Amino acid sequence: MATYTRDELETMIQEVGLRVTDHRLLVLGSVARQRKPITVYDLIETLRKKEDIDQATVYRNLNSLHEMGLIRRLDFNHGHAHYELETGRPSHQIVCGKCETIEKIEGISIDDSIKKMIKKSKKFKQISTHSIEIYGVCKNCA
Amino acid sequence: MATYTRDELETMIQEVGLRVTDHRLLVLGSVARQRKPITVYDLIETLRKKEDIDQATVYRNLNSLHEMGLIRRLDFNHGHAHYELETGRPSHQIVCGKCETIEKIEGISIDDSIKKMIKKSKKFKQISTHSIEIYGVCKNCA
DNA sequence: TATTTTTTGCGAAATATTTGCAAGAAGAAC
DNA sequence: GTTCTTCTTGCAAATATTTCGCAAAAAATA
Repeated sequence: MATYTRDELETMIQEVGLRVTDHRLLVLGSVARQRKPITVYDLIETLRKKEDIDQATVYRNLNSLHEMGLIRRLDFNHGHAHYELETGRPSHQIVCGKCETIEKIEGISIDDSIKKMIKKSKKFKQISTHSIEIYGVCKNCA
Repeated sequence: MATYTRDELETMIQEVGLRVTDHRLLVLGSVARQRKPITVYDLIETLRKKEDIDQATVYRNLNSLHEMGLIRRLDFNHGHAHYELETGRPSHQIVCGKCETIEKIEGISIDDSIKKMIKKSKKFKQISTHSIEIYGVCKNCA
């Protein structure tokens, strides 16, 4: 989605109280750079082209970054997680139920409906941000 | 969600062109009976109290029933799938990002926004139904 | 620089799901 | 009902994804 300088990434990591390490910078920077949510598998592939980094390290960094709210985790029913930068803005995508096509849809807000849902909820008072996955069948598979 | 007679379940299965077997009836009936999406693990537990059924059989039936559109698969970022009956009506739930609490929210439509999103999409012409997972932190975890 | 805490690599383990294969059951045709 | 074909099942083993234990290395702090 966006490219950040090393300094900017460092600041992001410091602000949430995590230690700044080369590997953590790499993981965050790489997730931030994608236009679409990236799978852990692809992320590891991508990172390994440049750096020697263990898969456990990638998983651990994804978890810590997610826990501290810097990245967002999405599933899409594919049996493996996808990650994207947490922008604070909701994220909407349409997902093909047959192949693994994902399309990000921007510019349409459902914030009002979300507010209504939270009002209806008994277990949630508020949510920070939300993401929506709409499942369908893409043109190719149809 | 709802209880169906054996005959009704049989008809549902026949209409999508799958063979009617005791195990398939059990799986579909059990998924249909839940008020909330059920995990495969819980489903197997539940079924095994009454019947001798192999986990592979449960997985294969869930897959075939899902493929034929009788049940819906949901992930919630928990690392394992949940299933619910495919009603043709959209399904909305709020999910806690810390624990595994799920709350179904009924009665709020976002169909208009979904339509707008599909209009914006390049890869999808239409979708049959959709499900939305909103992530937040529940009162307990907050 | 010394100290404390976090992170990393490595291999192994845990979890979730799928698969190959032979035997058994369902549906269709006779 | 019998026969034939195709689908389904059980079982065990394989895959895929993610996590964990532990010792060594690096980051933040004093």
